[in-house]
Amino acid sequence: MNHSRPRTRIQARNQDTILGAALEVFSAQGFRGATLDQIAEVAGLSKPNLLYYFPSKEAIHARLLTGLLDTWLDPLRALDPAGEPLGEMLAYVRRKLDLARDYPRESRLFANEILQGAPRMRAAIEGDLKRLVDAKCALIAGWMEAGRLARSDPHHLIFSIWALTQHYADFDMQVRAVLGPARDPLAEAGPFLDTLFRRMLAPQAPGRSGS
Amino acid sequence: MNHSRPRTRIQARNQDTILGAALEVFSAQGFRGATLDQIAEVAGLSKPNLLYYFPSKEAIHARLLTGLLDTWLDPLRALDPAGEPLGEMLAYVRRKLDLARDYPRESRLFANEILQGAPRMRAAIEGDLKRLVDAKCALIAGWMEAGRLARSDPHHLIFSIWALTQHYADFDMQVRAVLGPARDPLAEAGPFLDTLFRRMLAPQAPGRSGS
DNA sequence: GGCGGATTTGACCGGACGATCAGGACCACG
DNA sequence: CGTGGTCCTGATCGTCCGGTCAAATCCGCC
Repeated sequence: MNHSRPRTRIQARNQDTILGAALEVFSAQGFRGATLDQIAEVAGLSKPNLLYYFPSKEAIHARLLTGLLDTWLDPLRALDPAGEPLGEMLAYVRRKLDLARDYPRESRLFANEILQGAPRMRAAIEGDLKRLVDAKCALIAGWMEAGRLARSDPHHLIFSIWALTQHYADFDMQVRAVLGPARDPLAEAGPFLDTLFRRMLAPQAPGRSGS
Repeated sequence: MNHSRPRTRIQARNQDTILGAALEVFSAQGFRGATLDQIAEVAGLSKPNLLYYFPSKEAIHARLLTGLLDTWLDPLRALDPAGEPLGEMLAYVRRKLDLARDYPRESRLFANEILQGAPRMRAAIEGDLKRLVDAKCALIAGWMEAGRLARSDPHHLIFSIWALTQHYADFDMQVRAVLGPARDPLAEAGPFLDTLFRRMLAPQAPGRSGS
């Protein structure tokens, strides 16, 4: 009965299958819009079988969310105080954009949750997330103080990185519709964001400019 | 029976009331998550009365969406070919941010719709929106060609403006949680975005730099 | 004040959905 | 080959929800 520690091989396989299907459906339809029947359909299992492995729809959703935040914050954690400031920031943008490209469903699941006011993540956001962001903002502020990055508000700087990278996952449909079928949004976003944050963050003195 | 052209005073009042309540509920819960009972509750009307003024839940939602796109695109339309390029772009950012501040529910309604793949707006996005964006991108490209704006991809530039401004409405909960209760996200966003786009867009040659 | 359409509502319908349960199939192990 | 636990499912329950309807109420107008 212990669902958090799969014991048998079948349990491990089916729980993974269910979580995968649930991610697919929840990210596309939102919590309320998703139904157990759809998830069961995608998973190739019967609805009662889903509820054999998870106690409720809510529980499946909760499991997805808790697994999510860590993955989502890893790139920020990797910001290295010992590194070269501009390079570190651009690498962070790069990693965040890679996440948006490789895990768009996770991004949309997260976006759905925040949009609804984060009823099931509030604690994590006000706790772990805020602490980590505050710490990294202090680091960034230090870099700016030392003249190694152009000055701006570190918190809003981080928001801007989140907004710009996640936009390509969350608003994928709009981006593709506007760009047309011939262009690859995620491929173009890399150089664009590199340029943007280079201009935003490069210290004032030197005369470098990326084309 | 003609609901699109309210004739009596009562019709006008109640339709407005319903649309206001529906905006409140749809933007907070998404289409599937919202119920007619909730909307009726907020509107202070009975559920059957809602359906006296609108033929279905779908119809209420559709009406909100069609009214939305125009408002949402007005700031972009106002981009003036005869104006000073950098000033025009910064004014556009400002207007878009004002929209996010004054109409966060509309922004979230829109975000919800796009997140789900825009099942009810696809046509408008691939039509009107794409055309307008393409036209304005040509204008911006011209400015860049003339050396009056720093070079970058105009489409992605517009995406970045959308992403950065709407982020403050759509992810409001997260932004506030991270900044803490003492700070005003929308007030700080103005100067921040002004700085960001100034650095991003200011032409290379001249020696002006905003503080 | 009373007539006719506009407005409002309580009661209800049918389908969808999350969840339960009893029982059957499967499988590891002796 | 039997036994006990794991795994799976058809049938079903109770609730919610969008939508309908007949009847009551309201309101402008003569």
